[in-house]
Amino acid sequence: MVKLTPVTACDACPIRHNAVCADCDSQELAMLEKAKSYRTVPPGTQIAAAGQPLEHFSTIVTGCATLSRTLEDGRRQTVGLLLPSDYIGRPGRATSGYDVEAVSEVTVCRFERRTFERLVRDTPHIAARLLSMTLDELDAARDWAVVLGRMTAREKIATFLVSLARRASASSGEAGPSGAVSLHLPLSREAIADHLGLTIETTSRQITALRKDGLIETPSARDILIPSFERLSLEAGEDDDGGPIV
Amino acid sequence: MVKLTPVTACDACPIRHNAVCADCDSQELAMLEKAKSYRTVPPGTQIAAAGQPLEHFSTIVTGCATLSRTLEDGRRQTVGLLLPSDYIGRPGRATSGYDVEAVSEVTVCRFERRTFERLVRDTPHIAARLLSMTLDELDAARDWAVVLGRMTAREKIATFLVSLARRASASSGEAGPSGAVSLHLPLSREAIADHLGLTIETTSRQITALRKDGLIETPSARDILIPSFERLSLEAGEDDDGGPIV
DNA sequence: TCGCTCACTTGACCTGCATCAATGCCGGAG
DNA sequence: CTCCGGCATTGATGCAGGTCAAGTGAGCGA
Repeated sequence: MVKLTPVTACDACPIRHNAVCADCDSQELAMLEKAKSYRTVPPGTQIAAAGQPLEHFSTIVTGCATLSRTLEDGRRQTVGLLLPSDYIGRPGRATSGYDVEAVSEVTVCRFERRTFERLVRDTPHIAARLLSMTLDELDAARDWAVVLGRMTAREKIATFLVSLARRASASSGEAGPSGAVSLHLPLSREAIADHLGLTIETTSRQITALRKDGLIETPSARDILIPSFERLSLEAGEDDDGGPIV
Repeated sequence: MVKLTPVTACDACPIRHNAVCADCDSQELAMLEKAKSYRTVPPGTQIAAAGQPLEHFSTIVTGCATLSRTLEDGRRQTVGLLLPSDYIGRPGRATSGYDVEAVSEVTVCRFERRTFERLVRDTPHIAARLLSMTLDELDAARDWAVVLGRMTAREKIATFLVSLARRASASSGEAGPSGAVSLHLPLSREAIADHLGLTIETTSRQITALRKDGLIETPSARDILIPSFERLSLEAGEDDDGGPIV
């Protein structure tokens, strides 16, 4: 079930300049090389469970995972979408606060928890980068609260698509997206609904509505074409700074 | 409008062991003493505005403030409640991402931004504590997403009251609250509604409903008596770990 | 090729919360 | 004490999105 992944040199790593190791020099990188290991899991794998021990600190190298919590009556809320360079695990804590599930094939680069905690303590470049990434995550989580608390279903869907497009273009190093953008959805309708605080049905209906209004095209259920990124952004309630969400 | 506050020795500071300085030794504290200044503002003061420059890193010493964002059509969402020991400002960024408003008289202990960034860089105890606090804030923000995305109005109100009670008892060093608990609300109905993603009217109605069901008593609009903390927790959907929220 | 499964879509209906509109209440100024 | 203004409560009504239920269509194994 778990595929072994050949060890990759950090220099060749696709997230070399975005992950927690981004600011490391070659000497620090050598330490990481020794301690790291890769792991690849198929879609649907539960990587961590809320309240359960989590003995590794992992960084997503490729693929997509969700961070979620389920209430005992079955209501589920996804609180974060994990894409390449995002991390899983909380230094200083031995259990996971959330469920983490791979939604596509996911490869992570991971460290044994104690090892990583030592690295954070002894390597200022890592500690500083981790702080910076955590502050970004905090802003993203707070931005998402605005979406969940105050937006309509239509705005939620539009915001979700816009932010996915932003992240896709950011990870391929482009400037902000504009004009026509095409997008592959890593998430099922159900996972999107859980992320947006909606039901599957409402999610589906709003995607249909956006299509009928010409704001998106849907070559297949998992592929979205945005003819005008600017027009969709408006629908998302683009306001102040055009700041990133998700 | 802004009251000058006499400088307090860190040793006598009410948040000495909870704030970003918690892990500092006496030598580090001496550096902080030299760089810090206090400021006290009346209720209603805007401490920071989204998108505007924010040239200080501040820690709440006493009082309560809200962290919020307003959409251009007036919808507002409060994304965080700032209580003593919580910080305002983001190291490494010169503008505030959110509005910060004092909801009661607030006293902050603050540092000029560049000075604080230097302190973070050069003082591992501060950097580590800041990371730890930020990770806690991130968990709180994600927990709140579950409230906003998946809970009913009644559950939201109950959760809010329960988490306020938890924070009050935590700050006075007690174990978790139990039995009868009395609570002063720092927030108006409108501010509560903004925090919970509800309207004023729904907020008021649900508080009335909880009173009619005997789960709370309301000696005045701003004071809540919880006869049985356990019973209210159940109403809040207490599940897994009884983990803290807000 | 057939038919099964599973994800998605669509329809009909219902309900929880928003909206609109008074009314009540407390605290401060005169 | 009385008036006033802002906050809070309560009532009446509407609608966005949830719920329940029935298709639809693409992928896949037999």
